[in-house]
Amino acid sequence: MQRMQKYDPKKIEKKWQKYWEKNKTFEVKDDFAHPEKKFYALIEFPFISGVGLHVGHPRPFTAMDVIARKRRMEGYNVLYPIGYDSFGLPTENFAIKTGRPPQEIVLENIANFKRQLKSLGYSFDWSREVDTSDPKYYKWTQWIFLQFFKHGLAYKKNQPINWCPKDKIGLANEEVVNGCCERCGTPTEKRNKDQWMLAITKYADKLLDGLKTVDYITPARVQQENWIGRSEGAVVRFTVILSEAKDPRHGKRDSSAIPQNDNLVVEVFTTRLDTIFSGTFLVIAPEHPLVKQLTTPEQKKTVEKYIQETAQKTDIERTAEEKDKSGVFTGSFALNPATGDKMPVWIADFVLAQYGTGAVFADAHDERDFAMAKKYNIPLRVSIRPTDDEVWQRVQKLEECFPNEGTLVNSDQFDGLTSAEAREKILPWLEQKGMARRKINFKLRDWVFSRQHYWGEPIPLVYCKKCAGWIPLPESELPLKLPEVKKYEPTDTGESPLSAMTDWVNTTCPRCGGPAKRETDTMPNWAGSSWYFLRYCDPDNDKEFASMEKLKYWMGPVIQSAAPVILSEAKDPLTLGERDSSVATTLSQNDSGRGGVDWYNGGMEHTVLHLLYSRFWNQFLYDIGVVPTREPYKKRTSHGMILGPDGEKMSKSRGNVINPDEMIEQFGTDAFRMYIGFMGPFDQAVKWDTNGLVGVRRFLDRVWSLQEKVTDSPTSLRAPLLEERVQSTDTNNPLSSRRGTEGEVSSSVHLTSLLHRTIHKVSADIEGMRFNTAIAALMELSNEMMKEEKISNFQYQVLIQLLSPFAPHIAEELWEKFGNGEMLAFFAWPKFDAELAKESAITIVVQVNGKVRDQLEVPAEISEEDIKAQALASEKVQKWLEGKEPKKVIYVKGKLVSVVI
RNA sequence: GCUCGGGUGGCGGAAUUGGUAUACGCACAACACUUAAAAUGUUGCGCCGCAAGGCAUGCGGGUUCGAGCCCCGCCCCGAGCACCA
Repeated sequence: MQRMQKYDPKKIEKKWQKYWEKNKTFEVKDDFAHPEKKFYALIEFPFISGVGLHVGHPRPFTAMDVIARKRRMEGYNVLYPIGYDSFGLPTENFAIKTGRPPQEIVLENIANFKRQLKSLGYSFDWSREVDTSDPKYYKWTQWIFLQFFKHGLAYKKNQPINWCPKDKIGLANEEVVNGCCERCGTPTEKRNKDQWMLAITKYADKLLDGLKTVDYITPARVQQENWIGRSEGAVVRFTVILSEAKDPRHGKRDSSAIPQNDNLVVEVFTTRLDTIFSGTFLVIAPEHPLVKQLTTPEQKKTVEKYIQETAQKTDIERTAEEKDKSGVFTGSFALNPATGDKMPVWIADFVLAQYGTGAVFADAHDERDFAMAKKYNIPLRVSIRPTDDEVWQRVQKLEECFPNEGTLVNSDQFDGLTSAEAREKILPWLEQKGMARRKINFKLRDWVFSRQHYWGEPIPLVYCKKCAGWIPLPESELPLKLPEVKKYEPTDTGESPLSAMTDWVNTTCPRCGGPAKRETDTMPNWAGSSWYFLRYCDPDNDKEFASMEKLKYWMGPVIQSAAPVILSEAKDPLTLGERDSSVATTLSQNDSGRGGVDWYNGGMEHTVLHLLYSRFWNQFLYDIGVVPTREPYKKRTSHGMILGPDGEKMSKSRGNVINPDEMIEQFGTDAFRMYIGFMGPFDQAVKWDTNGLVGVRRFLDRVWSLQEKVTDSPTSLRAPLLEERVQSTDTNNPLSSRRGTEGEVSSSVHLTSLLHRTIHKVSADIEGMRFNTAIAALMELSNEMMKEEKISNFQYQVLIQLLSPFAPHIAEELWEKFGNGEMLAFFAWPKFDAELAKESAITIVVQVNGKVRDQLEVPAEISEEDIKAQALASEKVQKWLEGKEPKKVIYVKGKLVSVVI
């Protein structure tokens, strides 16, 4: 045998990357092939900046690449696309700094990203790249916006918005983190501005309900639920007594006397209607619209001062002083519709203007209200009794606040009811009097959709004075391209730099032909990323954003779950019993709107914003009939962060940034990819450790050197045709089950068994994203092979096949070396054979009183009686028995015998 | 404060979900090869103990023949939400 060449990753990796590029290996060949076995794998496309890929990107990209590659070998028609999110602040800031057009910068940055991505050997379909700042792409982003506008879901509103004084940009609530700008960390202020809004709140229920139909990892689902924040309760009306002197009912306790059509009413949202009888005062937000009307002349000065003070505070300051419940009395009173008592109306900034009705009724059963009442000596009344008598003693004396549910007291006819019962009875009672109505409230607020920046999609609307409103551009005029400007800076007045472009701004109204002005705000960064997964299905279409046929195919409802367990174990009578291909067909017919991207992996940081926004867009597009599925993604998983070697988040300022280019240069792409998978559990944060990379590189060297142990001639394996792989239950797969064993030489039964157990483990672990244990299993297999004198061609090739999703270059090279004409990337994934995986001899552990005392090597088929007898006969066990009779002997099949004395 | 995760050797981490705790890798040590080093290979490697054996999965209890895993009560770390009525 000629001397083996050394493993040289640089040479072979470049070779295969060139080959894949030249042959367009991973481009989808047929958009409609065997729909029951298609797979759409999606990663979050990178947000473009000048720094290029950091080491965090390869984690999700490699993970999905491994899954995509395995699925291809299993015969799936796989779509694994890539694109670039290129509108946004990093590029704009760079343009401002250098004075160069962002369009140019984007092209350079994309070229760099692309070079890096290619060097990582990803099996992307490079023919489907999308770029959100390309007019061919944003034409359709604008088109979708027009549909929102035409359906009344995009509207302009003057309202206080979150303003970042550094970025000079209006922010959606979702983009404000702890009162600071999400991007730059500057505390945000409130500013009043006309803003385009998208009515995402109209979809609150649908967005919540949709979560029940998708397979998201729990934290992602829970975060979405919390963000939408649905709560059931009631809106209660509190009639205001403008002047105490004029009110004849003063001091009376007769709720029936409350007039029905009093025109000054404070509405309050509550989830605790059971506490209504303890309501002794009202508190409204400083921004409440009725503040002026409610403030009496005597209180005017104090109230104005308080409001001014709170307006000056930033959101962090307002929430920082958590415990101190400052407030001010308006001078007015309102009537409690349940008790008829008069309640002073206060203003306090712990009440949020944006939530509920911006007003609360305050009582002894809420910590904040309780604290405020104590501070200002406002009378309190207890109406909920806890079960614990000791607590009740203290609560009655008003020494302690009891905010939980209990039994009603001091509540007239409702005394004795539980909180839950009381809510159901009190609501109709108040409803009848016209003082309350059922209400479901959401935390979710409408989405501020305009930005005062240059580098974003222009909003395709003009304002026409004559038509008295905003007029959409005809769809035929899209895309409305960004004009070239000289300066990219946002202005202090909060206007976009586009507003200085008078040529561009002044236009004619598409409706009346008269003079009109263009909207100069642009769309937020989230716009382009809210629908890119749809464009991948049909990226070059210039008639529509994607054809329905292609969307139906790629986003289709077919559930090809990696774990068919879910379907087969379902109690659903429809699926019980028979699980054949007709199930999929049945689903697609009966369950319209079902489906989505098969598997979407992305960062936890996007589970609220991006995921919610894109679900909203997709649901809207479904409702207007242009996409086939209600939800955009069937399955969502998330990766943990990669931390610097010091265990801290990687950042330039800390100097702990790892550059993937350098790692690849030093260890090779395959080793880098393997280390990314091996470094730790996929969903958890892990520290970077270059030593670990050394370990996987050693493993690859060993796999390479194992070829010397292969002595028999290659079993010329014919690649199964695509059709053969699609029918995966084949008898035709040359590598499946026993057929492969013909090629075996001297190897032990043990190795064959291990080989099959490894096939099983690696297959299951890849689907479960347990890449670390999959790789550990491959290492174990190769360690066993190292111990053998010789291994068979067949065994070696199975190892290479299992390795190939992780380390595709070395695998393809070895595959070629061993005389296989076909691409390994499309060769059949090895088949697991349960029979061959069985070991002939097994180790049974013998425990005495729960402690391991002996181990027995026995034939796998040993009977229960035999093994029990053998265990009791064991010398070591006898020693522990000390002549006594065992009380009980337990046998766990194939595992252990437990002797109890 | 609330909601999710998590706590296992010197380190990253395994453990088929109640059945041999510490797989795999790193680091370390000894040996082989080498003039030497690197690389590679072999062996060892939780703690105490000469051994028999004992003790170990954040802490304290419990259930069980048997608990890293289940139950009760705490402590610590990470992520998200946070005056949401």
